[in-house]
Amino acid sequence: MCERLLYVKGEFTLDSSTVTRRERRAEARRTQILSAAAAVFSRKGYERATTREIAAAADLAEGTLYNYFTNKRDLLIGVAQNYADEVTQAISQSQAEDLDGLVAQLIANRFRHRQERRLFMLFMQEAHLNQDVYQYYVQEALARIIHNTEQLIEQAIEAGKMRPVDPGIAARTISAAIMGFSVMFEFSDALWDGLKRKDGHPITADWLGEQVADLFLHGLEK
Amino acid sequence: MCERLLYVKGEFTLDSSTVTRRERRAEARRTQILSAAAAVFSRKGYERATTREIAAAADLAEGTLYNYFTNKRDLLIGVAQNYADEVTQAISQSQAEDLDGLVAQLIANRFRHRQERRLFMLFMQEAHLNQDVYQYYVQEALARIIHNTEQLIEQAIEAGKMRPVDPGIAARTISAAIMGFSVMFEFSDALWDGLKRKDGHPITADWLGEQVADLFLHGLEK
Amino acid sequence: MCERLLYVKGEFTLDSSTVTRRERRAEARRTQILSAAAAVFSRKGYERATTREIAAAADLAEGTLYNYFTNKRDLLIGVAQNYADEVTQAISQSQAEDLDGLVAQLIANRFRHRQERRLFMLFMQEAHLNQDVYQYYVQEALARIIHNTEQLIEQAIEAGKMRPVDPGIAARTISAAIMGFSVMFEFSDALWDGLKRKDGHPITADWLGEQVADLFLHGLEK
Amino acid sequence: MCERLLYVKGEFTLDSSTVTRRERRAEARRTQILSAAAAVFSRKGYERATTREIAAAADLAEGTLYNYFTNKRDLLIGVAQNYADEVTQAISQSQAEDLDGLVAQLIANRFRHRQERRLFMLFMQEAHLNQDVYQYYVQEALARIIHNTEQLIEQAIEAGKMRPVDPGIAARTISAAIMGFSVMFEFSDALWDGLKRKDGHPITADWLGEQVADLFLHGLEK
DNA sequence: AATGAATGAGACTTCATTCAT
DNA sequence: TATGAATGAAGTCTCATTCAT
Repeated sequence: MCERLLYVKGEFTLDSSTVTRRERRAEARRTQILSAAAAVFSRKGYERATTREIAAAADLAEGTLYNYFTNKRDLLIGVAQNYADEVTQAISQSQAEDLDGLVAQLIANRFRHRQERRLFMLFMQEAHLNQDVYQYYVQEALARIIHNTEQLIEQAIEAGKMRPVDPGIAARTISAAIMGFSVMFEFSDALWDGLKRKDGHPITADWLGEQVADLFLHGLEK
Repeated sequence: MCERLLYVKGEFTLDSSTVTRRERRAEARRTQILSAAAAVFSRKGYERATTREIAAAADLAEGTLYNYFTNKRDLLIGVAQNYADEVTQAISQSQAEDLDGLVAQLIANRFRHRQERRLFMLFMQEAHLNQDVYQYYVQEALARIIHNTEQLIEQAIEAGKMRPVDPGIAARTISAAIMGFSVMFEFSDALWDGLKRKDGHPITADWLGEQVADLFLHGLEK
Repeated sequence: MCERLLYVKGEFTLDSSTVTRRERRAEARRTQILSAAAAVFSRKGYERATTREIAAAADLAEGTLYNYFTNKRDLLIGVAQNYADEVTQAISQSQAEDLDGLVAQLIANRFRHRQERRLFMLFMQEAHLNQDVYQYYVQEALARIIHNTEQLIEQAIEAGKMRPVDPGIAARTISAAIMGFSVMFEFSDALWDGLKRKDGHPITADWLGEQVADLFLHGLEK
Repeated sequence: MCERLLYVKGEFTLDSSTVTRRERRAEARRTQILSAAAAVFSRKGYERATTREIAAAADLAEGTLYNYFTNKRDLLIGVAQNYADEVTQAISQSQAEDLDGLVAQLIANRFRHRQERRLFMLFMQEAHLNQDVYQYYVQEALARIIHNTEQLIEQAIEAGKMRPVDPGIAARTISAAIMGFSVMFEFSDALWDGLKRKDGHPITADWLGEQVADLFLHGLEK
């Protein structure tokens, strides 16, 4: 196998990039497959999604999937893991200056895209039936989101910006509202039809965020 | 078909009351089947539920299901319809005296049972793929719940009990939170673990309802 | 379900033959399928036999096989069980008067048909990989054959017809020879080609039986 | 292909000895692969053995197998050929002085190792479906063993050591017993359990050989 | 109307073989 | 020549639906 012997910087060496190139290729394939799987799963749900369709979406033969994932369920786990990673990363990067910004950001940042919202619902369903999805998605991602929100609220209370509500309840209520909105957004036509602004302006995401943030900050009562 | 031929009062006759009895019988069968289907669907999801399992749960043969429903999907639609009816009925009966009671009731009354929560999630998933489920569940039930909540809030505002928030936004936010909680309850272990009461008492549903109602009424801000 | 109500011998009764007929039908199907499976397995071996081919041989749809057997392996077990039953039955019925007849019968009666010989080899192969085949075929059938032969030899020794050889060894040697012959018969062309009778007569099964019996009875040595 | 260009004694040259070395190398590879294939085939059978597993056992990549053998079946033929060669060689070297030794050697020398016994059964199965296996194994090896045994018996008869039995029958009966024993050995537990020595000593291969030889030499009859 | 055996389309998965590197 | 990722044909098995009883 002489191809691997390279004369680099004055000495012969075993070209490490050979290994790396293959590894990079494999990693690219995994990503390619998971991306296709995420798309099909979010569109069809787990059971209705077929490996044939996922393979087609990834522009690969069906058998190739099984060089990277042991079975269909493993694909779902992979998607869940990927997604949990993204969420975790997004959390660690988020920074909010003031209270309004904090709540608005919480409302706005989660489940922004249709695929994310669909996957959220998918994982919720599958978590019952799959230990790994439960672990990777619910425990790692959702629990982390809630915990993170809880800490932000605690800090706000300590800083005297919020009244001393129970941070656990508050964090869970806000998270629940976000999750619920993400479900509702999927059915915009029916569930948002009745909504109208008093000032007659069209409804925008920003206005929505403001309104909800206002509600959570100041409450309903006069 | 011997049921039609009755020996009554000394002569054979085509009993006209048979039709009515048969109709009642048929209605009872439908109910029996839908109840079984709801149980199995909520436990397994639509695709994983098998007609065999539903038939077994209904204590009937598989073939019998097809005397009352044209196919498996029709069963789901039936369950959605049934459920939408129940929700509608529940709404029309609900009455709340004061503001605290209103919010607490909203929080507490929806998705109280595991099966309801699961069916909610199921319908959400299936609504994408099924026009009928969308219509019967999302449009008829969910939209009605939101609309109803909106009206209650409007009345509270008019009565001067609430500050003049946008009732549409408020109703949807509360509904979203309820939906989100119903999802969260399914994953109690992981998502409720961190929660602790300051006074050290154990967490109860009532306390939770109070806390969330307080949050929605008075807001986060000091 | 009025069809089941029969007026028999002066009273109404739940027709028990309804159950029986169905059971008979089911038993017939099992037999039909096992017969087809035995034929295909003996021709192709376990792995090369396809459920499609077995179903075709049984003149049934592929799916129907699975109403009677849980999987392909279960079919093999069924065939092995069936075969073991036959062998056991055959043993319990066999009777031999004198020593020559005994040995000749042992030689002649086992593995007479091609399918039996093939199945014997098949079970031998599969017994390594399948606990059930091992149990049903090797333990129940083969061990029983050997044990039975051992007893016949013991009786012959006690009756003074045989010299006091070890009955266990003798029974196993004869059984081994029978097994070996059954394998050889499969390759008649190559392995029997060289064989010629001194008297020029053609080779027959009877002559063969006689010769082998003579060998086992009187030995090689002068 | 850098292997062909050699820098020898001051100049680049197409080394003519390379061909020989390459041939030796290729032969070594073939042996290495066949050895691995024999091991895997004997353990799993032909169909259940995978090229992946054979390649792993040979410490090579799957693709490499196809540089030396055209397909999986060709591997089986190679193993059969190899084995037939070994048998032929073993026969030509075997020498027995007296009658007891002859029979004992026949009994003892074939199928001594588990792998040999398994391969024997494998080839028997596959010979039906594969002309080449039939030719190489059955015709070349088995027929040769029988023929060789036949000759030895003929010599013994001519030398007056054996009574004038039919040598063809005798050779085939002994061979059949050996084959049968080789099958039985695979199922030692069930088929050897009942066996006990009168003198109470444990059962050994030597004692077994003696007993069987005695049986074949002196027969059963008193 | 009730039954449940029969059906066969279609799903997931394996694996011998090819081929670019 | 060696590699192993890619391929896709083919296998087993499930399950919604039909239909004779």
